[in-house]
This record gives sequence, structure tokens and C-alpha cells, in this order.
Amino acid sequence: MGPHDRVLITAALPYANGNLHVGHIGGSYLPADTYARYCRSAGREVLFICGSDDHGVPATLTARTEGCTPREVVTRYHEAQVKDFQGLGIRFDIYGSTSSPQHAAASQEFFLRVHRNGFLEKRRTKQLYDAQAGIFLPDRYVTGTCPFCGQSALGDQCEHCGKDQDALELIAPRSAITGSVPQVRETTHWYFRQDLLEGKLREWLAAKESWRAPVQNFALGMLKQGLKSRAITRDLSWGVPVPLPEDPDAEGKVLYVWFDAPIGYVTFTADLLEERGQARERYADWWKNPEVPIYHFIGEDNIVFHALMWPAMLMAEGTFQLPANVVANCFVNFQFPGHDEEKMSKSRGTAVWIHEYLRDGDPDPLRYYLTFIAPEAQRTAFKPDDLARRTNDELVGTFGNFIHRTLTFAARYFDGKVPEPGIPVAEAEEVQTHLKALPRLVGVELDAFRLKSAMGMVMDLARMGNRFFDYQAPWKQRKEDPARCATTLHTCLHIVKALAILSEPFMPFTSEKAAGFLGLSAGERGWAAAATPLEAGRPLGAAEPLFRKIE
RNA sequence: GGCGGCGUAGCUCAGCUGGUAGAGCAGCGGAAUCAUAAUCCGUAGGUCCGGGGUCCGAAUCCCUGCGCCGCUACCA
Repeated sequence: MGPHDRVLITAALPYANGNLHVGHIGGSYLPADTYARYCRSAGREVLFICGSDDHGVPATLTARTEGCTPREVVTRYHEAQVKDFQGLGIRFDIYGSTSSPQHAAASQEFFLRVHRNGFLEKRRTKQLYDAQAGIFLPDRYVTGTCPFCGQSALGDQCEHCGKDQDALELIAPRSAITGSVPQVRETTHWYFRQDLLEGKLREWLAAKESWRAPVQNFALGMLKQGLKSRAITRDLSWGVPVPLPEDPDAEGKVLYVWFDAPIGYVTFTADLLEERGQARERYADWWKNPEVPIYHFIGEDNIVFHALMWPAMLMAEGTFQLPANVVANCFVNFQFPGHDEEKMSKSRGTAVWIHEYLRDGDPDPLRYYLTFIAPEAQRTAFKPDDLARRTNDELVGTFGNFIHRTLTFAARYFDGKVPEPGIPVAEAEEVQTHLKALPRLVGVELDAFRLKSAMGMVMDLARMGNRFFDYQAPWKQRKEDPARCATTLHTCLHIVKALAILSEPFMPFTSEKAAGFLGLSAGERGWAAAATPLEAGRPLGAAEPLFRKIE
């Protein structure tokens, strides 16, 4: 058993205004699912939480374009995302929605506590307003000319000179939504005084020893520059209403998505417990219990929020514990053969969409490949050729082949049963020794979130199996030394069992099939069971190829 | 501009707190035939981006130059 008996794992909330591509999966959902599966296999009590982030401007714009309601937009994408996750075996305990009434209530309560604790400040500001669309424009929806370099720029930042912009300073501003000339209007917003928490945040972050360096460095670097208080309300109709009924300024305002979204993790935890017949309030057993580590899996773009703003929110609220780790991956770029690496992009057609992949692709090879190229420390690129090569060489050739050759051999020459080990053989004992230690070794890597390394150890086991099989040459031993042959197969079957169990976090569908060949019941598939061999006489099922070649 | 990252074999990358360069794939040579021709063995291949410094000793620490990249607060 690992360091903790109970863990709370979250994966970044996908925005419910688009489909998922391999970058999303590799960056956040797959690592989170892999870790969650490992924890479950190791016997820990796990809550694996995710859901769609339904609020925000883009959903309202999509709705406007399509002539439907934001609700319809987010429902459609929410369902599409659920399908994608299921197809890939990403198994959340709950996939909630931030547009639920429960979430609104939870966010409002959180807001009020932060307010009462003195971390909110009301300010009157000027902002650009699109009269034609009838909405205040977020900075990035304003285009114009950069006052610094004279080139065209967006309202939040100039791409040419890199300077931060104040949308109000842009020359000849236009609304990116309607193209009309925006008006300057006054409005009131509530600002979150995260700057008051800089010292506490720095102290908390600096003490983290096991965080990935890029995450910690990045967050500490931001702190060095100083946090700005940040508006956490918006003039929109789609979102969680600001819960200050006695204040006329609050009318028609909602919470900023990045304020309500992370609270979604808490809401969904309560939703899940309710589903399981417990009181919603029991969420506190997880969120306010220092015995339970909370791990947030996110993409690199989210570091600011999860390592700074969200912890600041939790500190300001005052009753929650802070995340134990924020596990961030970098982006995955995309590279067609013969082309330069590019960002995943909808418009340029350089994204591999999950629903398209799943039409004729198997989930496990994608999971395997994404874990192998996982950008744990730096960006990497998704290359279709590379996916095919790794599938064919490593999954078909090494992993699948070892299991298949072992099982077909046992079926043919040992009557489809696990043989009684014959005489002791030194090499077989070495394998036993290795297998005895392996679950723990792989577990150490997983608990340190070195998923690529952990999976590499599992693949190495398959290589070891092939090497052992060839070296022993049971097809020869069978005739010359049947006792040794029995030992060989007994050992190989133990390796198959270990592969079936230890590959589960990475390739759950394959693991399920392999465990089925061995007739392993759910109770026999626990992580530590990989260390012990199959008992002699156990009947084996018929093996079939675990993977098919690509192309 | 500010902050950060990367540059190791033909390719993709490992190399934690400094102690004689590693893996997979591709290449070359061989073995084997139980297996989805899937496997195994052997072999070759690197002034660890350049330059300085610290040290008995640096891919590893410090400085500097070059090249690539990211973030900069609503793209995982």
C-alpha cells in the first residue's frame, strides 16, 4: 500500500465549447486516469473528479452564431466529451457540469465567504461595450492598433511587440464579434485581492519538494513579479449570478468563469457522494481532511490558476485544505510527415480529434503512445508515423507477442493449464526475484508522477519475457527436458500475469483482455498480486492477438 | 520587455543530489521457428551546441555566446 489510503484526483475541466483532441487527453486526462487507475489497483480509496466548464463568453458566442441557447451548446459538447472519454477508457467517478444549480449555490457560498473574509473589493471601471451585440467586450474580443508599435493587435496583448495592452488604449478599436465600434461604458466589478496572499502563497509553494520543477518555478516566478488583484465578476447573463441581492451594482453580473470553475471540483465531489447515497456535506471528508491528498492534473496553460489563483481562493475562503500537488504537462504539438511541428489547431487541421481517431483506432495504442510522448518536462510532438511504429514494434511485436506466444504454447503443450513448475532454474528464479520487487518499483514511479518511466518498466518486463522465452527455448525443452519446460512456462505465465496487472493503468482494455485469458477475477488483479505466480492447474482461456498492426 | 524551458548516437529521448556516456527505433551481421515474420544475440555509431570558470574530476554546478521554444493571467 502506498503513502495514502485515500486520494482525491481531479482533471482540468474541459471547456464545453469544443471537442477534445489528443493534446487535451495527453496533457491532463490520460495522466490523471492512469494515476487514478493505479491508485485503485493499489487498493486506495479514490475519487476521480472531472466535469465540463460550462460558463464563459465563448459558449455564449457560439450560441449567438448558431441561434440557440448557451445551455444547448454546452449540453451538446458535454455529451460529446463524455463519449470521447468513455471511448478512451478515461473513467471519472463523476463527470459533472458547472451549469448545475448545485454548483451555482456552492460557488455563491464560496464567494460570500471570501467576501466576508475581506478579500473582495468593489471597483468602478471603464470597459468597452458592443452596443450592437449588447455585451461588454472581454479584452481579447477587441481588435485595433497597438499604441506602442502601430501594428494591429488584440485587446489583451500585441502579438508584434509582445506588450500587454489595455483595450481602452487601443487605437481605432473594433469589436471582434460584430465589427462595430465599441463604446466606453462604466461598470462595477468585484476584485479578488490575491495580492494580499502573496507571502502565504510563496511560503506554501517554496516548501513543495516533489512538485515538477516547471510548475513550481513558473508559479514562484509569477509571485516574484507580484500578483495583481483580479476582477472576478463579469457583465454577462450566462454564469453564476453574483449573490449580493442587497447591492444594486450586482444586478446582471455573474462570477468570472475562472472563479467558479475550480469550485466545480468541490461541487462534483458533493454530487458524486450524493449519487452514492451520502450527504452532500460529506465532501468535507475529502476537501477539508488533511489526510487526503488532492492532486490536480492540468495542462501547462492552467498552471497560473491551479498553482496560484485557486490556492489563493482556498486560502481566502479559509476552510479548505490546499492541493498536495499540481501535476502539469506541457502541450503536445502535431507533426505530419515532412512538415514542421505545429500547434494543435482546429483551423489548420493539425489536430487529431478523439472522436475521429476512435472511428477506426483502438484506444490503448493511443493511450500508450500519448504516455510515451507525454510532455512531462517539455513540449513534444504527436507524429502519426510514430504512433504506428510504436504500435507495431512495441505493442504488437514485444508486448502482445509475448503474451500470445506464451498462452498458445501453454494451450498446445500444457493442456491449457498453468503447469506445475518442474525443477528450479537459475534464470527463472531471477525472473521471480524481479517480479517480486516490480510492483513496488513501478508504484514508486507512479506516485512520483513519472508515468512514462513507469510504463517503460512495464514494457521492459515484456522484453524480459521475450528474452527469457528465447533463451530457454521451451519448444526445444519440451522434447529434451520437460521438467525445465514446465518451469519456463510457469515463469512466463507469471510474467503474463504481471503484465496484465501492471499495464492496467496505462492500457485498461488490453489489461482486461489479458487478465481474461488467465481467468483472473477482479479480486485477483490488485497491484501487489503481480508479484505472486499463478497457481499450478489453473485453466487458461484461449488467447487471441491483443493488438492489430496499423497500416 | 518580464519570467521560464530546451539543445546528449541518423531519429525519439533517459541520464536524481558532479566520479570512466545510456535505452528504444532505424543500420549492419548472425541465431531461432513457440508466436500477429511477431522474437533473440552480436555489432557499429556521440569533442553530451560553442567558449570560459569552479573542482582531483562536469553532459551534470557557475558565467557567457549561439540556436530553438513557451508563458505573460479564458487554448490541456
